Amino acid sequence: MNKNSILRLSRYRNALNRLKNAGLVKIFSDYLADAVGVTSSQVRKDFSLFGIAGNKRGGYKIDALLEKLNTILGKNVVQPVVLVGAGNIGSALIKYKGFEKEGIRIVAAFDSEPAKIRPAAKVPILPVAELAAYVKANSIKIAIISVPESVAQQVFDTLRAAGISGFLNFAPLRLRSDNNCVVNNVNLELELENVIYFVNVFEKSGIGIGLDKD
Amino acid sequence: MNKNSILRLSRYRNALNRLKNAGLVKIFSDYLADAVGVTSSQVRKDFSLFGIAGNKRGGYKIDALLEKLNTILGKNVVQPVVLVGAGNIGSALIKYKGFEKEGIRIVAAFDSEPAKIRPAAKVPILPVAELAAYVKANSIKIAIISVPESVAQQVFDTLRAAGISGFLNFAPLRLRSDNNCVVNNVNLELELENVIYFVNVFEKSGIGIGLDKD
DNA sequence: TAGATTGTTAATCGATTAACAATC
DNA sequence: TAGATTGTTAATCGATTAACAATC
Repeated sequence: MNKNSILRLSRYRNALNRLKNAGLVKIFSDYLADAVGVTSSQVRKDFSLFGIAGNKRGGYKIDALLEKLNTILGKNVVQPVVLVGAGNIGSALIKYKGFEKEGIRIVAAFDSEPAKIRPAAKVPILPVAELAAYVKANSIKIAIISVPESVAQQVFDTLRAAGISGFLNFAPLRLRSDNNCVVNNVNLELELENVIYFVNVFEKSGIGIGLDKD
Repeated sequence: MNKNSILRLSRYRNALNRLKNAGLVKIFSDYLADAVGVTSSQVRKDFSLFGIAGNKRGGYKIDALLEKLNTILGKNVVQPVVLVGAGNIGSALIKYKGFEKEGIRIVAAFDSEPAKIRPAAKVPILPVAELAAYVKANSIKIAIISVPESVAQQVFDTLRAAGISGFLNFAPLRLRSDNNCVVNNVNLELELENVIYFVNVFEKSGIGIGLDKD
C-alpha cells in the first residue's frame, strides 16, 4: 500500500490493456510479471494487498482484473485537475494529449500574467485571483503546479487553503506542507543531474550502469 | 551509491547553496539534515559513501563541501544534451530556464516533422536524419526523449547506437535496453494517477496521507 | 487425479536510522 | 579538559523475493 505498489498497479493496468488488445482473456501472474518486468511474487503480493483474487488453476481473468484496477485507480470517472502557471511547462501540459487518454482532464488553468488570460479557450486560462473561488465552486481536489520556484510555496498554500489535497509539482523545491495532502514532485533538473552522474561514472569506469526502472 | 543517495547529494548541494547565500560558512550534519528533511545519520552516511570528510568538532566547511559535490555531480563543466521530439513537451523543455541555471545545455533538438525544422534558432531544431551524425560529431552522451510513445523505442535505439548512454525519457513506456546505459523515466500520467489514488483514499477515509518526499 | 498456480508466510535483501567510540 | 560532532558499525525497518501448502 505504498507509493511503489500503486505505481505498479498502474503498470499492470497498462500491460493488461495491451494484452487484452492482443486478444488474451486470462493471464498467469508469471506472464504478467514478464510483461511488466517484475517477479510473479510481486504481482501476487500486490494483488493480495488490494484484495484482488485469481483462480488457483486458471490465473486471472483480464476483464475482471482491469475492472478492479480501474476502480482502485479511479479510472471509472474523469478526474478534473486545475493547473497553475501557464508558462513553458504549463502550456505544454495543457496541450498534452496523454492526460485525456488516461481520463485526466485539465479543466482550467490559472496565471498571474494578464497577457496570458484566455477565458474562452478550450482549457480556459483565468487570473489567479479567481483560483480559490473556482476550486471551491467545482470541488477540485487535484492541482498541477508549474509556476516559477519563487512563487510556488505561496501558490501551494493558496491551493491548499482552497481545498486541494493532491499535487503534481514541477517547481524545483520542497514544498512545506501539513501531511493531509500528497505531493508528487517532478524535478527535471534533479533527474537529469542524476543521469549525468551515472553517465560520467560509466565513462570513467567502463562498468555497466544498469537501466533505471522508475 | 544508489540512485537515492545521488539525488540526495543534489539536494544537499541546493540547500548548501542557499545556506551559503544566507552567509553561513560551516554547517553540522544535523542542521543540513534539517534543511533537506533527512536524518543527520543519513547525511553523514551519504558523505562517507562518497569520501567526503568533515571536522570532528567543527562540522563541514560549506565551500569545500560544495566543491566536492560539484565535482561528483559534474557541475564544473556545462553538460551538453540533445533533445528529440520538439512537440509540446519538447518545445517547453527547450525554452525552460531551469536547465541552463544548473549547467545543463540543450545544444540541439531533432524532429521528424519538416515544418518544425529551424537550423538557425538559438537551440537549432534539425531533421532526425542528422541525429546520429550530430551526436557522434559532438560526442554527446545525454539525450532527452520527448517523442510520441509509438516512435520512442525506435528513437531510443537510434540514440543508443549513436553513442548516447544517458536518457531522460518522457514517453510513457518502458524502453527495452541493454544495461550499459541509464534511463530515468518521467511518466506524467503515472505520477498524476498516483496522486489521484491517494487523494481518493483520503477523501473516503479521512486519514492523513502524508507528504510524498520524492 | 495429477499437475500447476495462487495466496500467504518466512527468508532475504537493501536502505535507513540509532548508537557510540574516536577525536578535535 | 570537557563537551560535542564526526565516521562507522550494528540494529532496525520496510520492501522484495522465495518457498510451499492449499486448491482448483
